[in-house]
Amino acid sequence: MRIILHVDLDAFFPSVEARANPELKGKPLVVGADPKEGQGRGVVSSASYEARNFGIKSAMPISRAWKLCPDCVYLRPNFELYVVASSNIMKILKSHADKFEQGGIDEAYLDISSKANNFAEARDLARKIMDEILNQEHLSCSVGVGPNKIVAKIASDFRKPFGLTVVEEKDVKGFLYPLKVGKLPGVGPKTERSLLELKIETIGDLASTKPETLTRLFGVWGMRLQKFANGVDEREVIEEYETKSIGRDVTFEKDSDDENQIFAVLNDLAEDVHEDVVSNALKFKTITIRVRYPHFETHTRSKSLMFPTDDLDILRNNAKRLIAPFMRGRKKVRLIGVRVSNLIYQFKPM
DNA sequence: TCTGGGGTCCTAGGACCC
DNA sequence: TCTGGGGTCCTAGGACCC
Repeated sequence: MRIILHVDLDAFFPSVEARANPELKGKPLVVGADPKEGQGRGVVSSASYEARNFGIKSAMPISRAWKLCPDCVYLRPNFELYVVASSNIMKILKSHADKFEQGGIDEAYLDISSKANNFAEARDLARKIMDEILNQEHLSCSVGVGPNKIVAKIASDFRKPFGLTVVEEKDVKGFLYPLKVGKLPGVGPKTERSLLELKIETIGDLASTKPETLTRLFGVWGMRLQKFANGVDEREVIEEYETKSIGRDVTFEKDSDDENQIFAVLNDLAEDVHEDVVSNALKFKTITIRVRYPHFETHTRSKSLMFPTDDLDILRNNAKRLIAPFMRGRKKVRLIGVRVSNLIYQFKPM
């Protein structure tokens, strides 16, 4: 039998900010784009629990956050700071796991099947890990324990902050079925809307929906979701990971139809991407550009080369060629981006 | 309300090869 | 003169996650 932990750091960005600057402790903190007195473009990355009391949430437009709480403390993200904190914590987590998988800057899965003989022992280990992170890093996390990744993940979100939720195999359905279907990872806003139209409101409803209905609507993804809804998830905790693509996007502060500006920004993006490619000893075969117009209509164009390369000029020239047709309409542009994929590792990644 | 920036995965049509 | 089946790659778009 497997025992999986999902560890999720609580309000990670604001918590790290408050740790670095004690004056901020206890204040409503919003990390994200510059609100610019309510005119700012961009979204909330993460809000402290004090700020959440005003209704502010991750991914909310920063302009809306400003309306909800003009007196909150607004901070630009400081990723260097978060990466250091994150890697210290990941080191702690790794030391307690048979297998360890980082699932983002602020979360990780641990397979602890050989470290705990049963869920009671798993609970003790989870508590120990929470205390260790609190004592050594002065940051709080929430932990979910379950027989697989999906149950552990949903459990870690069940009680926050500094919550510990253990769901044994026999309790999985009783735990999942009453939850709102949107709590299931993989059910985003669009899928949730489609499901609600079918009167599928809880995870239990999804579990008892006719498979044909789900296949018709969502294809193979529908079947995967239904397995998740039943608490079935065979995915392993995966130790090592290969990057599949590297890219950069920029949203203009003001929508632009200035060709010189757009090409200059495209060049900068290509250079940044190239730097990442080279420093990771990679080569790429496919180049993709992205254009977003003011009403969020988004297009991509890509080109695969005959051979992998790491040449900056090839990247720049192809990006320029791919984006050129979008410049002709004289329409304003909100965002442009460059991405490379089909990556070749010249050395095995560590 | 008006939507960042870093990614992953899936779909579907078409080209091409055997 | 009408045209299979399987596999893989390319391209564009879309949903989702943190």
